[in-house]
Formats: sequence, C-alpha cells, structure tokens
Amino acid sequence: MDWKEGKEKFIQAWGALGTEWGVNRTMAQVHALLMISPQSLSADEIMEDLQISRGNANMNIRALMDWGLVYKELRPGDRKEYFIGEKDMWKVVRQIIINRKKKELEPMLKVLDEISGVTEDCDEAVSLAKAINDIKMFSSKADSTLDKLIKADSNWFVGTFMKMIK
Amino acid sequence: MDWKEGKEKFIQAWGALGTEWGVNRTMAQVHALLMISPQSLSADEIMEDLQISRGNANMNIRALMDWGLVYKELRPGDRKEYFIGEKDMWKVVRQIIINRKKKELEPMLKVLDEISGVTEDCDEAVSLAKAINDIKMFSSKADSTLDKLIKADSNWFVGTFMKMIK
DNA sequence: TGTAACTTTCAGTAAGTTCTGAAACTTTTA
DNA sequence: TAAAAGTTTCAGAACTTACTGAAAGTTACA
Repeated sequence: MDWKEGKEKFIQAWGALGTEWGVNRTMAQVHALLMISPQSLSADEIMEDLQISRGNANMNIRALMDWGLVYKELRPGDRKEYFIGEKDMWKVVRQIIINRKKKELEPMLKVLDEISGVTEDCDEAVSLAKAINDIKMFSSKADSTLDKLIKADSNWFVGTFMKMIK
Repeated sequence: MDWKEGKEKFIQAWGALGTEWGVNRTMAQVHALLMISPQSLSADEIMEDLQISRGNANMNIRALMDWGLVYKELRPGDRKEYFIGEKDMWKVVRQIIINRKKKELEPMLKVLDEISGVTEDCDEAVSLAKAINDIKMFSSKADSTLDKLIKADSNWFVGTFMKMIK
C-alpha cells in the first residue's frame, strides 16, 4: 500500500468514527488530515485535498480551533493563514473530553437538579428520585475523575491506569 | 414540581443527551421511561406515554433489548409482552460501553492495521505511521482498561476510582 | 484611499436520519 | 382450523443536519 492510499483510508476511518460520536464527518476529516500532515496547510490545500467548499472548510477549521485541536500558523511574508493539527494523541483525547463534557454532561446535571424537587411519595416518584440520585452520583464521580485527568499530563495518565488495571 | 412534570423533564433530558451521543432520541426516551418506571410497561403503554407509533416503539424496544438495557417480562395469564428497564446505573453505563466499543472502536483498529503496511520513508509516510502508532497505543490501553472495568462490578469501580482520584 | 488577497457568513439545497401507518406475519385460544 | 390478539416490517413522508457558492466583510499594502 502506498502512502496516498493509506492517508485516504485513515481520513475516511477517522471521519466515520467522528460521525458515530456526534462530530460531523468533515470536521473529523479535516482533523485527520491535519493530524498526519508534517507541515501546516492552507484552507485552499484542505479544500483541494478533501474536495469540499470554502465555506465548509472555513466553518470546520474554525470549530477545530475552538476545540483546541488545530492552531493557526502565520508564515512570514505570506498573507495566507496556515493550519497545523495537534499531534499529541493524549492532548487530542483530553480536548475532546473537555468539550463534550461542557456541552452535554453539564446541562443534564442541571436538569437533574431542577427535578430533584419532586417529593411525593408514590412508587413512581420514589423510582424517579432513585434514578436521579444514581445518575448524579455516577456523574459526579466520573466528573471529578475527568477533572483530575484533564489537569494531569500524559505520563501521569499512563502510570495511573497501569496501576489501576494491574 | 409534581411527579408527572419531573418525569417528562427527565425523559426529555435523557433523549437530548442520547442525541448528542449518536443514540436516537426515541431510543433514549424509551430507555428513560423504563428506567424510572417501577413496573414493567407494555408496548401500548410506551406508545401512549411518548406519543409514538407502534412501529417506532417496536424498533426501539428491540434495539434496547439488543443492547441489554431492557428485558422482556411475561405476566402469567396475559398474552401481551411487558418490558422492564435495567435500573442499575453501573450496568447501564457498562452495557453502553460494551456496545459502542464493539461497533466503533474495533472497526477503527482494523483499518489502522490495514494501513500499517505503508512503509515508504518520506516525511508524510513517517507522520502517518506515527499517528497510527499513537492511536493504536492509546486504544489498546483504553481497551484493556475497559475490559477490566467491564469484568469488574460496581463496588470495585467505585473503590478504585476513589483511590485513583484521591 | 483604492484595490487585491484573503476570510466569513448565510440562504437555499442536498443528504441523511427517523417516524408513521398500514400490511404482513406469528402465536394463542376456542 | 378460524379468528382474535399481538408483533414485525418497510416504503414513503417528515424532519434534521450539513454543504455549497456567491456575496459581504476584513485586512494589508502601495
């Protein structure tokens, strides 16, 4: 297999994985492309490579920069903007976790707090209260674990997990 | 807030969370409903409660049973099928992890193996090989951790994480 | 200040996903 | 074995999300 074919398969697979996880296909593909590019690429090069429109490229590059997975790079004497992808897998995963947590877990916990006000004592209300409580406990545990993970660096992560799964 | 309002909010929130994670809204709502119902419910009751069609209800109940989050319950002297939701949050999360891993992570790893065959030594090929290797290492680590988690029970989980985040 | 190079926005369109409802199928009972 | 009760399937409709391309906006330089 030559490099070009490998690259294409990689981009496709990363795009498909993204789709399953609620990240749009193009965003994941742009990320894949930048992650395996040794140098930074301009918007035009990305458009050309993935065969997408300028608008689409722009929106998704923007979103990736918001997520902290892609950085802008300015080359002296060139007015064009170039983009470079975060290459450290640990940072990539970490950024994804931070972003998804903010967007999805926190609203859920907010709703749970709101409906904690149900205090009747019929079977149904008790069952609801139990579910709310279980989710809250689970979330706050997962949440504080994630916070620690986010603050930690890659080596700490590897070390702790190695101990943990021993 | 009364029980009915709380229940509705809970179902809405769980449905929204599902959507963000690539689980369809109705599937998540059916699951939410069954998770907070003290008794098992028939397909008709679910249809009525969530205002969905028979076909939709059937498909999603089926999918939830495949995922191991809902069980069929037969009541003696009643020909109708009743469904009961898994109530243990730990099991719920565990089942979701097992299912998503099978469906999404494994295909990705298969592709990575395929494209490991790229062995040129230009910059691009080296960069691709590095990315592939990093993802593989990360995945196999995450994977073996998940395997341990899956085999473990709820108490073990809580205990280990408490130690870990201390 | 004018204009060329580049970036961003957004309305309309395309693509993808989920839901409905009716028909087909299966099981149970008399 | 007939028909009643219940379950499953699936084509097309409704809805949701993502993409294009052209126009508007911005910045950099002479």
